[in-house]
Amino acid sequence: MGRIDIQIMASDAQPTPVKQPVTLREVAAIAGVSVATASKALNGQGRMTAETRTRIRETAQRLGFRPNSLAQSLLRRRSFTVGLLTNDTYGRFSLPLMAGVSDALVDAGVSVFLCNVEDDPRLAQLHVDAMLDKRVDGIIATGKRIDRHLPVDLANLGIPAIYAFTEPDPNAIAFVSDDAGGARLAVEHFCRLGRRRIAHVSGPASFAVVHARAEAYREVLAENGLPVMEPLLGPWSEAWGHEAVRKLFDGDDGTREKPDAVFCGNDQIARGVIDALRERGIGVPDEVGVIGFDNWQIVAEATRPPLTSVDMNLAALGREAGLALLSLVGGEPALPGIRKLPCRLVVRQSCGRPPDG
Amino acid sequence: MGRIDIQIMASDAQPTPVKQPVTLREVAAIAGVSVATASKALNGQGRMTAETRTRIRETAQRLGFRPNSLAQSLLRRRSFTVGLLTNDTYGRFSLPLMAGVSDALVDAGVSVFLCNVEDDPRLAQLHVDAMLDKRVDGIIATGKRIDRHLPVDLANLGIPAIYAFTEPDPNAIAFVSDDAGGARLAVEHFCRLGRRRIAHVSGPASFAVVHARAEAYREVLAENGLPVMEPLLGPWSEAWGHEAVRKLFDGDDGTREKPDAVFCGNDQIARGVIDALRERGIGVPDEVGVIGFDNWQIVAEATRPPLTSVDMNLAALGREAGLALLSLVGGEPALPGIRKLPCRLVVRQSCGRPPDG
DNA sequence: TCTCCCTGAGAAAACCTTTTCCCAACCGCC
DNA sequence: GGCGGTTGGGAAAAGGTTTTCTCAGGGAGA
Repeated sequence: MGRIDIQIMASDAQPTPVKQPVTLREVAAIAGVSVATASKALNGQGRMTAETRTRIRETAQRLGFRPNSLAQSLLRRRSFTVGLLTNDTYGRFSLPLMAGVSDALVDAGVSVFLCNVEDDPRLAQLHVDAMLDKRVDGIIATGKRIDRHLPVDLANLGIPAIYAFTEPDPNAIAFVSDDAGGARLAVEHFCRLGRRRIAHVSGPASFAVVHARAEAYREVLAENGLPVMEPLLGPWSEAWGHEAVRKLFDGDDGTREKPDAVFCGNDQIARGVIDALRERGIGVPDEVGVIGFDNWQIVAEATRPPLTSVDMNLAALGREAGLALLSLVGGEPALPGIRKLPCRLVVRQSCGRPPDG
Repeated sequence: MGRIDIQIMASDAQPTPVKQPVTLREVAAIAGVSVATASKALNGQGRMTAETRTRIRETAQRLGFRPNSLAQSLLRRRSFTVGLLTNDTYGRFSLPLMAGVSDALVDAGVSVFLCNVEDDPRLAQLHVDAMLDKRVDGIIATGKRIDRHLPVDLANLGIPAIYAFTEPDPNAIAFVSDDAGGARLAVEHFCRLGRRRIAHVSGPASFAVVHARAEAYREVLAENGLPVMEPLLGPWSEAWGHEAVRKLFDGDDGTREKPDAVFCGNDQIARGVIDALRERGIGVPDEVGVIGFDNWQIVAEATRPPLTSVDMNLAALGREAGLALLSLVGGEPALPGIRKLPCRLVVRQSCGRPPDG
């Protein structure tokens, strides 16, 4: 794509001048001590009179001295930066996750490099090389699918790697959502509400989470002695929600019992299901309860009625991943393996109140 | 929030060992030359026999040598990193923008620090201080609103700053979308299609873009000799789209002419408008055309019919911001001011075909 | 008064790379 | 053989900080 036309409204002022940061050497010279003493004064190390220490500190303060992190990193062999790889350009999943990572690390003084690798191996390698050159302390890999690998190998980089919401290398540490647990939350909630015929409309069979959730769905129904209806699989779209309702509720024989609850694989499908039910004059939640997945707030709150949905706690997942990387970087040992974080059910109005409530 | 329960599935393998990167000194020693010669060999500088150069290069290759970017940065007084500040946790606007920034910079070897500052001045200052310590070459500020300032002052940091899709400091360089131009695209498109009574349903009056778009709407109608209907302002929600349709189409006197087109302030409102029209049996686009704003793909493609919408070209905006920062960092002068980037109309099926088509 | 120890602070090395300057050897030419 | 020029390569400083080692001076005890 070429450059695009730009309409400029120039102001008449000058841009900010670029000034050189003040160095420890200057602070030391002005305070009348050596750089060694100045360094120790500012870091609370070494021995010196209290007067000397405060004089140096005040000088540094007055000059606005900030230690050069590059020099410190060089010496300490630790850059206090990490790389965050993602292929989720759209960001519905990765942005909360990234925010969680950033939150967990900023207080430790660690900054996060954002690496958008798309699904392009060349781009991914470019970013990984840049991270290696910049001597990041570790790497977090994240993606838009829990069962797909990023297009790059992070196994033998010589620095710790953590996977979050993406397919890990073997022997790596990974954090993922507990999709089966999340599905259990939803279906058990329906059971508690007294729903007896609970359907499941989900995404494509090529997604691992679809099977994990469907399996949990079957288990919970079996545990509660309820009939299992074979899950309907299709695209992750509103349109599929509409079509699924057609399949479930427009049965031509008329004799088949209709569902009184639909557990959907994501919020878009749920949105389609709710709209399709309303168009048929079927009351939600009175006649049919609906629960979605992802708790995509802007969608869940726009459905009529607002959608109950399973939240994968992605920000918390990002935070855990950040903390785990931190401890790995700190040299603490950690067992490889996959950590599943629990989901939570966000109850709104599409699933109905308990019978006793 | 406390730590959450984690279900672990440990594997039995060992985590990857951490190995020290190889330095130029080691390469030089093994190749039997001095570090100076090794450096020059790898950078194509200096004079030496071709044999020496290739021997050094092969040694470096074999050892997997990667120059330490921290040391280079220290020397060059340039870190090849920039900070990207955002307060858009949700990311609908900032993620495409960030991807654009990253794209523009990665090829120049510049990496991007992601700083999620929420709307918290303390957090923002924390991140800015970290960026200063890490000696970023520049800062890009971005947000979720074009008319709100980030909770931190970037004016006298001593490094270049660029604003993208957020309110700039005076005398700064900023890139924003041309909202008036975008609105013109939409309304002029309706005019070309022969629509005569074009309504405008937009967001809250507290948003600057609402006024910019409404003004352009009025201008285009005036230029085309069409009646101006006072824009309806409300929240940025589907529900408001429904209510606006009620106001526009359920007029009690029955004599008032109904709109044959609705230009909406965002895609969620447009979605509400389309749904409400369908519920009234009003055909879209045959009887009423609808155009949205933001081109939020997942919403625009899920409306029935798919929504024509104004795209703000946020990825391109991010790319321009990245390139501008790069040239500023390179020392090239640039006039302060606000650069407006054109929007583009993404035509789907909600606005109708031209009369002759 | 001499020695020992402690205090306060500085010198210098280290981290890793780039770049400028310098030097030794060699060549050809007169 | 002396000389200027070229060629191949090295020494050292620079960038900013931390840390270890060293040292001068002073007080106290013998």
